[in-house]
Amino acid sequence: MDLHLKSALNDKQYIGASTIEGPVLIIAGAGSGKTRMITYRIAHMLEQGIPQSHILALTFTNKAAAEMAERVRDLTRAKLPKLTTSTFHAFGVMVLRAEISHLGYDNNFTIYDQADIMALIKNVVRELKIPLEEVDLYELNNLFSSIKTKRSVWTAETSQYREIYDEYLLHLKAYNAVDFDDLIMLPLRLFEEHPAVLEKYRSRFNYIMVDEFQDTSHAQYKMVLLLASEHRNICVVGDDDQSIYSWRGADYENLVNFERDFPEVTEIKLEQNYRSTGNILHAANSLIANNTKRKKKNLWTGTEHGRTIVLHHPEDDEQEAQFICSKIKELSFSHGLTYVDFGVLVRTNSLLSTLEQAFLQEQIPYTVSGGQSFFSRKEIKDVIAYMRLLTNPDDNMNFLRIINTPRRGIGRVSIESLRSYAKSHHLSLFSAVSKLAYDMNAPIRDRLRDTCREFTELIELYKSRLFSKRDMAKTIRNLVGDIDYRDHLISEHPDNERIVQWKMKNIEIFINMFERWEKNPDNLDPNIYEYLNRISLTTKDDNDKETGKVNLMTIHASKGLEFNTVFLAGVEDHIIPHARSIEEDEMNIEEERRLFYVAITRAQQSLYMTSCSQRKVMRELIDTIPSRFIEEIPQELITHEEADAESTPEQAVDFFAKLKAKLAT
DNA sequence: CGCCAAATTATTTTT
DNA sequence: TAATTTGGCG
Repeated sequence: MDLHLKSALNDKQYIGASTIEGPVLIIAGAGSGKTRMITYRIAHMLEQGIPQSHILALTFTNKAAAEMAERVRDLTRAKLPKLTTSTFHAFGVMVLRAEISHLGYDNNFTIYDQADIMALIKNVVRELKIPLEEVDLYELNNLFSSIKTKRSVWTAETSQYREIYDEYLLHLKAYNAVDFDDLIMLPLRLFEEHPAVLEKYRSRFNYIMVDEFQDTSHAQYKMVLLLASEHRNICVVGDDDQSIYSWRGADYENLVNFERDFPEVTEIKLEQNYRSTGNILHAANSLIANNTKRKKKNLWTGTEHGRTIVLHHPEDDEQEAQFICSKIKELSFSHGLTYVDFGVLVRTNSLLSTLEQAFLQEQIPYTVSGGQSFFSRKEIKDVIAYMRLLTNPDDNMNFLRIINTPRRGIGRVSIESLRSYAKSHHLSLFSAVSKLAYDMNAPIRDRLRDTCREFTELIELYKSRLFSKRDMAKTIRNLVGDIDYRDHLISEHPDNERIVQWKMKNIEIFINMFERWEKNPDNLDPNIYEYLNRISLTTKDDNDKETGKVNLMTIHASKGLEFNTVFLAGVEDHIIPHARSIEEDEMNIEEERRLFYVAITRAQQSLYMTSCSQRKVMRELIDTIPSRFIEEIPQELITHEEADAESTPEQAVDFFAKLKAKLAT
């Protein structure tokens, strides 16, 4: 390995990459080659003989973590199986898998996602006999999260929900389940209460790096602090202008905290932008200058002004999608771009569906990142629920999900009697069912007992198969066949053959994914617990290589990425800045602005923005007005492009002429 | 006691 | 629009 650090990096990046001992704080503006610097830094460490297993690099998204690892591997041409690059949450899972028994959980714990949590809270509310319409489950979820992570404390207003919260915690523990916040808070507790555990991870990870540091929460920062305070080899990289996760506890003040906790810090500012044209950067700088609470930065570029930013005003969201599709087709011919060069960004997931439909219709290949996860489709969740119950019999939530899916004739009343039986015997629901199946004195009907026996036998059979046989995927495939899941789907969708086909196909895709993972020779320990944990933290099939496709995503999901050409759709007031965000707190306007800033700075060469005059929201058409942020961009940088020229016959002819020419070469 | 069909309600961002 | 909940029927 021969890195040539000095010629590969600029002076500032060089300092960042080569200062591997002691604390380093890097303020890295958008597009300043931050990822490049981090990659070189890790490669450099390896070159200096630091073992890969001693390095810990933390980020916020799986995508960023995977990309970092890949780039280091490319640079070093080594496999690096022991290099830990992961998200905070995945790191938490790793710690918990090894140490959670210190806290009285079993290490086959289940991770509940937000949907699971909502369902659990709903159950608890019902159990406490509180009418459902008296509580807002979504708000309870938020409240509980901020209580757990110590972002807020009980107040006169919220303390009425304390009973629900306590009950919620008891349920989680009893089900041997953890929520996303636990993935940070429990490791933190382990580190604080079990010095031997802390020592173990401290001495293993001698070199720690945190990317997107402005998005760390206090708890996450505390975790890093505990790990690094002794060896002090800690490098954090961030940009306060790109802090877009304050709603889940991110606090860019951690940049200041870091300076306080590591006074001997080496500070570096990366201000040269290598990504965008002068115009795009100028627009971004002007916009973000409107924020009051920020570190002054002077982001500059040596490149040309480039094209102006195009602003288009379609009638409605369908025309907007149409405009984007035809622009993509047009540009891929006239500018020699391919589909991967395009990113289409939106503020909210709901804006994605109209776009998706248009892309399908226009036959433009695309992938959606973020948004509704593949794993949260109903049919997939059902299969996962079976897998979870097989691995963790205490998991009542997943038990409830599948006990009557497919229909086994266990309805509300039967479940109630199972519940009371379980409660009086201090058993989980599944254990209660297995006991009831053979308990002739239990006060239940014969039919219910028969069903219990059948269900117990089914689960026990597959449990033994799953843990004795090599081929876990095949076992799951057989299970899906055994329970006649297809018939279940048919009865759920009586006159919709297509949807049944589609859902069965999804299950097959899921099981194939599992199989590929299980049989991957690079996978050192293919065990089902790892797989289930893994998919709780990801939204996407990571085998799905996004080659040759247009990227559609939310602005949040786009952080850390870049595209030759960016389309920013729905640049309307109430969407960005989002109405609910402003409603919540006037001050949120600054975070919305940062979001807009992140979106703009994803673009390398061209930026298109669209702002509709009307938009379909749910059922009805709503009149909309352009985003106030457009006025914060110097108007000379913007060209207003009028109505859809691509649909004129002349243009069509021209388009096909170009297509022909292209095909001829 | 379970099941079906009509009624209802939900949409900010994510690990 | 689609999934989930509720009320009445078999």
